[in-house]
Amino acid sequence: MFSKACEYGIRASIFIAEQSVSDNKVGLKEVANAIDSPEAYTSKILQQLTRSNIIHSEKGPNGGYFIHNAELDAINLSAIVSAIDGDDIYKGCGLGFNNCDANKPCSIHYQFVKIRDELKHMLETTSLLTLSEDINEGLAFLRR
Amino acid sequence: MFSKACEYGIRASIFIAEQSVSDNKVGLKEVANAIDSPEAYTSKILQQLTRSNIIHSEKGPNGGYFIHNAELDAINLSAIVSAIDGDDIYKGCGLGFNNCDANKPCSIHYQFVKIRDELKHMLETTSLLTLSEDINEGLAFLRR
DNA sequence: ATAATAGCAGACATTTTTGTCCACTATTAT
DNA sequence: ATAATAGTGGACAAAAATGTCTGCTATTAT
Repeated sequence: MFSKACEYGIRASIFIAEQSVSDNKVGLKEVANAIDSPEAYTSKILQQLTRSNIIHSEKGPNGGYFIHNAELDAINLSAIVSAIDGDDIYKGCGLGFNNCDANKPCSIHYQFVKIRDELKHMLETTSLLTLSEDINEGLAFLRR
Repeated sequence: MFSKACEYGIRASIFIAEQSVSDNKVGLKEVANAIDSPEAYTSKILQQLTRSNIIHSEKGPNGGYFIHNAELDAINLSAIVSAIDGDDIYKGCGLGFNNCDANKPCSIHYQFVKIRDELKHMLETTSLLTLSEDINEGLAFLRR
């Protein structure tokens, strides 16, 4: 469904969100350990999220990644997914055509669009705030 | 969503289904041309579908690929997808964990399972017969 | 029997995704 | 100022997905 990079990106964002609630900045090592991901690769993904202004970073000692508390409930999964995987998952054709639409639909167009729209809606209505609360309350987990 | 191989596999199956309705066997070249896919790669995918007993093949002159007419409405998309992509799309975790379930859910487990189940249901209830009818009636297309 | 057709199997090549390494810059504490 | 910390950027490496080629086997028509 999502690329590996995107999966790491979502996990990392949730962890950083959860830490940001208590105003903690977290370092790369800490993130990679918390979400069980390869450190150097995770670094690349955090850079993408930083450039997309979803998370923020500070260099130097006591530096690290964080999210502005005020933005926590405005950041939803769709922002993270499109920052990393682009919007193929919202716009793409189920059979891989790049010019499939209602005017000239592929064989599974309507069936597919329905699912895709539901996925889109889910991603757009699930915020980092909610997800980080689940983590805090022990209702969900970011590593195994 | 699906791999490229799977997209080709679905398109090819629909084309072969549509031709099988009029008892036509179709050769590799014909399939690749009909669905606008690389010939040699398509060959590999048709072999997978043949081994999975979804489509059938006959060698020699007048040979080619075909589907038994009686099976047409029993073959649904889910069989094709799992033959090529496996069942990750039905069972896999949205965040890539391989032991995520209701007992120890990842952060997006419930949201994700809902979408995944709808996708599964869609794939299980969409048959090659229906899809090939759409093609025959000019309601849908297999290439651009 | 032989030639032509058509799918099969395995090796190979290319591209994309995933993952690593290292030198560099910015920041902070001393 | 300097040393230690922490993110950045670019080059590189490994693995997986996509795509190609070539020779083989099975079938049919003549």
